[in-house]
Amino acid sequence: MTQSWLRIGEVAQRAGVSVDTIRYYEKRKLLPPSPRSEGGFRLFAVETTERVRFIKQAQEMGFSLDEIRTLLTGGGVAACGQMRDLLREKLQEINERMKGLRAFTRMLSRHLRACEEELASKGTAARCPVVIENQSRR
Amino acid sequence: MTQSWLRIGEVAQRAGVSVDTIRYYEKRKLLPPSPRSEGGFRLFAVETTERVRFIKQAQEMGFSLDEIRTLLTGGGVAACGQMRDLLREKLQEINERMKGLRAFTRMLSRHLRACEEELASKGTAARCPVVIENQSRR
DNA sequence: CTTGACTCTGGACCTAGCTCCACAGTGTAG
DNA sequence: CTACACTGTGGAGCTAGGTCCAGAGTCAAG
Repeated sequence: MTQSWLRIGEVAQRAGVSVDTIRYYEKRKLLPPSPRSEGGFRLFAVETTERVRFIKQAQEMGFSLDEIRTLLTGGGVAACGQMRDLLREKLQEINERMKGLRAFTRMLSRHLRACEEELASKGTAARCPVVIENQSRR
Repeated sequence: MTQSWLRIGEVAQRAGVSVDTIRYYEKRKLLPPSPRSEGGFRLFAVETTERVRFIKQAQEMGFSLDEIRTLLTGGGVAACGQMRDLLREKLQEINERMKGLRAFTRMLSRHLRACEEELASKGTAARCPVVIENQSRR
């Protein structure tokens, strides 16, 4: 079982974050306290990279670090029932968010069409219907 | 043309934000400087409420206040072409985000099923497969 | 053994987006 | 006219999520 460890800089680079971020995640308990080398350097398993990426992805999806920690650790209580409830809740949230995004997309698309029509009919630097619609309702 | 103005508290309440937030938005140029009463109170048109709600909605969709200002004002240059490019870019972004959310949903759903199976087979407080999968990769 | 690149800790600092506060003036109901 | 809620300004403070130091130790190459 040849376990080859990575040092913090290596993990950071592979995951595309800074070493400070890794240390910060450890402090925030998103990463378990790592074993250390003789000299006190943190040692990470290669899979840590994946975990950091997961965190980043979840973050982009709009989860806070606290929520992500809960996802990762089951809130300190590894009871399956709890985790199930949490997951259901999160899935529900994502659904809402997607609905919102779709509606928003429709609105922006309408604006976009208006823009394009304006440009097609009048040339190049015409009054912008988006701005007018949003800005000048007095 | 009976224009009836609202004072800041009224707008805040209708839009579901605090008065501080309204003043903050004004400072950040998300709202135009409002006319004032004799005594110096800000006066808002009723439509301001809508605008504030738009801001909040856009924010939930993940836009920063700076981006929202750009959406609302055309970046200071009300040229239609610019606005069009901006909208296209934003729509693109939203699309990416939705893709991400869908993938994330699939992953969480897998976890959820694992949870449910565990519960079904073993009763109530079993080892949680989610936690195990995420936490104990050494 | 000496470099030079990494890493350690603790703490200060940063941006976004508010939120709170003190102190002073405004507006309106009774 | 008096109360009392509301609003004004300027500025400090707060949370999230990092980022950046200084000063000291570690480690691999030559």
